[in-house]
Amino acid sequence: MQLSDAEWIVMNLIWDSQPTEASDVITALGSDNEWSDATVKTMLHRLVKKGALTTEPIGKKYRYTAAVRRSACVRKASRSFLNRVFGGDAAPALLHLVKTSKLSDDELSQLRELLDSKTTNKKGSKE
Amino acid sequence: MQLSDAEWIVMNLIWDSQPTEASDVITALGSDNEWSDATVKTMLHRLVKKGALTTEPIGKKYRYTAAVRRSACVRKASRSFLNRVFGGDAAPALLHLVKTSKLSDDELSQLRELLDSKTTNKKGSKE
DNA sequence: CATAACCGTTTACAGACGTAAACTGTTTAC
DNA sequence: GTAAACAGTTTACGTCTGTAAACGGTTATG
Repeated sequence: MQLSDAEWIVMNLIWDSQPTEASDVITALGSDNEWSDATVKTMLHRLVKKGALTTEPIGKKYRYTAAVRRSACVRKASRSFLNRVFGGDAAPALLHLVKTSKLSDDELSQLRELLDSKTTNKKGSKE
Repeated sequence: MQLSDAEWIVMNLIWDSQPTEASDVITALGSDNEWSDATVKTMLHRLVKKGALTTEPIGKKYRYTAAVRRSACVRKASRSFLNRVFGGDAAPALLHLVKTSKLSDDELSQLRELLDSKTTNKKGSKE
């Protein structure tokens, strides 16, 4: 599932509060975004058509639910980003991101832990 | 400077071996990519038009040189990626990338160092 | 010199995107 | 019940993308 910029905005919103009705999405995006109702409707429609959302009829209206998992889209987008910008090489990307990001101490230690957990498993194992 | 997928491919190549002539780019991309000559020419032309490349006439031919720094494009693309996928929040992005990437011990320790350098400087600095 | 090969420029074209109006059927409010 | 409000569907349209052919000038070659 390849999402465009605008589609990510919509999907992020829906992932955060599923299931949603169009009106909710419209108000949420309208204030954030200055999109007209029509624009939001188009987005929703396209997302349904492309299989990123499903609709469930609730009486006359519909309820929108994500049909793709966010994690899958994130994975896909990340891979695409890495390939595009860093030739698929994660390490330089990470170095770059870490360098250019503000990170709280808490986040830093979380990251450190994660790194440790990735490293330590090399000591005892022999592949 | 906003580069498309295909444009990144071309630009990466040029950044790696500047200045370059069209023929070099064509052969390099042709074998990698199955792009026809015409396609590569179009890309080059568009990149010149959009200001990402400059051409310098060498006799009858041209030599292409990047007019934008790779680092700037990387920064821009990274920001865009972060916004799109992680709502601009770097930490989750980093956690995700670290989790899903294979990293050598060497890379891991590089990262760890970087994290350390970011943490320690919080104590004295007032930003 | 005529022709082929090469290189840069123009033109082409379908599909994706951002943006949104118009249309249609339904619900609600007067 | 008639008009206004709402929800979903169709249609629109300019730009960007990927992909490439066609065109025109230059150089090399027979």
